[in-house]
Amino acid sequence: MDLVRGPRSSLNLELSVGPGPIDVMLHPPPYQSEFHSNRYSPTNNKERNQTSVLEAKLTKMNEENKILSEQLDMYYEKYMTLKSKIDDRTNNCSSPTEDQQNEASPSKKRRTRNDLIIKFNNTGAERLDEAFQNESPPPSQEGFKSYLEEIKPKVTKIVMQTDPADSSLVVKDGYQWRKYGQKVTRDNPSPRAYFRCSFAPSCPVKKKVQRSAEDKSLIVVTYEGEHNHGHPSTCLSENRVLSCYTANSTSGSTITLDLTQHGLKPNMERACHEIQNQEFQTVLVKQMASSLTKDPGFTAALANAISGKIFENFSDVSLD
DNA sequence: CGTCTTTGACCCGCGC
DNA sequence: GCGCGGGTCAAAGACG
Repeated sequence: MDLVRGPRSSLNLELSVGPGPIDVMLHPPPYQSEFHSNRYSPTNNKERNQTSVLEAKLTKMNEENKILSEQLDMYYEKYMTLKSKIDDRTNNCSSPTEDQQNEASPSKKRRTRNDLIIKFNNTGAERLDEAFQNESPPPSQEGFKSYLEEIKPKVTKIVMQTDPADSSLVVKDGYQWRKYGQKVTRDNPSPRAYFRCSFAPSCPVKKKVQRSAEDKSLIVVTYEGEHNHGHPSTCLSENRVLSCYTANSTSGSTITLDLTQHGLKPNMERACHEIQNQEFQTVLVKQMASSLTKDPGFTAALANAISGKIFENFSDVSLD
């Protein structure tokens, strides 16, 4: 789960961030090794001056890169420290016994009740989170353990803004769904619709769609399981996603937290599950990429770094 | 005609 | 054991 940084050695772009040397980017300098080789011999003073200017810029960029790398290392260390603390806490608080592991089959009712919440953004999600938390009492330690043991399929809840006048429970998320049931539940006068993914016959994913009891303009979509096929459409949704919270995922590396331990604040719980949630990670990466690419300084620096890398590689090849 | 939606019946787990 | 409630099935109808 190295979201913050991937393998450090392979992802070192040596970026130069700051006032972008766009002229350098547009007219990339000769690769660095060439400055120190005998093969590079400027023929006049003008070229010599340009070379020294470029060399100075390169030196400055290298210094900036060094500073940024050190800062990155510092943040990475802090991240790893926090991560190890979370892992320690996880191992201490949630080590189910063999009997507990051999408990009876999962109860779907309890699974739904113990859904965890991830705050997706701040636009309206806060209110929903509060409503959802008030609805569900804080899970006891036993309840949370059994919750962790019981659930198998990935459960994701999404709240969408729709027209309250529109009574249909159709949510366009790009996948193809087949409705197989509808039921009026006790806690909500609005009917709950049950859908199965019909894009692939063997796809195990189901979804439940129901209007929020508190706000009719909101539709709560609960996805269970993971698609065993690609996304049939690049269109994610025509509706506005207000918030997203998810329950535990399938097998694999999971973070287990004892929510009854008071030392762990709800924000921390949320943060841990945010990190754990693969979909959230994808969205986060997209948002980061989007905000970074909007920054002209970053794009210039990135282009500069990439061009520098290309020339460096070219240098290595040509010297070989 | 094939696919999808509707809807009542049925199944199953849970609490009492 | 019984009732309740959520989830699923499947027949019938609608629709393109």
